[in-house]
Amino acid sequence: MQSLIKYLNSFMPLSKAAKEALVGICKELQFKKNSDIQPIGHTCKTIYFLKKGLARIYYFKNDIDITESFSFENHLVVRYESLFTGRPSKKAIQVLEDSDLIAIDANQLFKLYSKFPELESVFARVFEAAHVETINRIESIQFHTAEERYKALLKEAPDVIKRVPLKYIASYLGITPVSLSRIRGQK
Amino acid sequence: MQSLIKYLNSFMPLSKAAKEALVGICKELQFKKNSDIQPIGHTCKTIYFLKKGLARIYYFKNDIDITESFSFENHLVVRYESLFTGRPSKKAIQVLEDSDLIAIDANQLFKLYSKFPELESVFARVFEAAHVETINRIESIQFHTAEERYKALLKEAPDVIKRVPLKYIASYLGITPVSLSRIRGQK
DNA sequence: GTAATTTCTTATCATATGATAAGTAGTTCC
DNA sequence: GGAACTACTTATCATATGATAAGAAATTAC
Repeated sequence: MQSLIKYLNSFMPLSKAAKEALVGICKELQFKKNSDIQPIGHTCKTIYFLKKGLARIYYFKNDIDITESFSFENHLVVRYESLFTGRPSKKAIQVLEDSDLIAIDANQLFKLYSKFPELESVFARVFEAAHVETINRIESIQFHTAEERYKALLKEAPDVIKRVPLKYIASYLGITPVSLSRIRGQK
Repeated sequence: MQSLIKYLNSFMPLSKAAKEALVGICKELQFKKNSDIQPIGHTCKTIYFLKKGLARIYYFKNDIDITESFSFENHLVVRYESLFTGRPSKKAIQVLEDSDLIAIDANQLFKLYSKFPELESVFARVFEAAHVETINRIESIQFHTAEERYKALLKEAPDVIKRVPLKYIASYLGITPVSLSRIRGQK
């Protein structure tokens, strides 16, 4: 649990009472490599924190598996578009390695907000940071070639290449696995 | 001011006291067509609400003018990536028609949060909705052709085509003006 | 109202990526 | 440890978009 608290503290220091209330609504979970921790069609009511391991959010577009995002240790995994709208998600969360997660029940969290406004504040900060990342991703997708995006990913998260099958990286970059192979091949 | 209140109320009803506090930190402004209301390099400390008119957020990439987004009447115009990080924005806000805006001073707003948690809540909802839009935009950019994106835009916001120069629409769609012309031309 | 400027279109050629297919390498399963 | 499966690479061909250029249309300025 300490890793989650540390993560939140980096956004905003929390009172002991708030931390304890939060811990009270968290559960620790383990998942085996390649298993879905939330299926497609399920409404997102859980905020996951990845203690150990590696996860991705994915969906199917015309029967093609598309990776929307990767999440690494000590980061959240959330399908925001479902959590914020209350609608079923078209996306699933899958772990790509044996992983340890902390699950925060979102409804219980939102109920704590009135008693602990600092919890609302800290999660607002966390979500804002995710929003900024999403905005930056648009620029990257729209105005860089696939090759530039691949190289940027290598730089930002060199781990990805070692730990994630290339086919998932390809769809994350918005290209086919064949095209990614070609980019890697030339050099 | 009524239009802003109405907008916020659609996310969450607000107490009279909160509304009054909010109105106290707002200013009404007019801008002439094509003028920048916030320049590139300025840190975003203002949340704008577009009462009348039309605006875009844009920046330069290798000397090319890129439109990041359009905003229409009764919606916010915010450079979130600057507001949330406190860093200077590489983007500017420009009105594309004579426009009336309401400017909310962000620092004053954030200070009101402790006295009026409902203001923090309602703006959290507003920002979440913007976040969801951004997530959906990624899917649109990454997995639809320029032609599909253009048609989707026509459907979503038929006004755009009438009110916005095509060159701005082209960069918003992630293509050159020449390419947009071609798409419009074929049919 | 004409000239100057800006915006949009059309054409040509170059190039990056997609689709398909076939082969190689690596992994998993019994 | 061999068979079956999955992941990755390489090759060929088709296509959408970019770059450049030139002209038409629309807008703005005087």
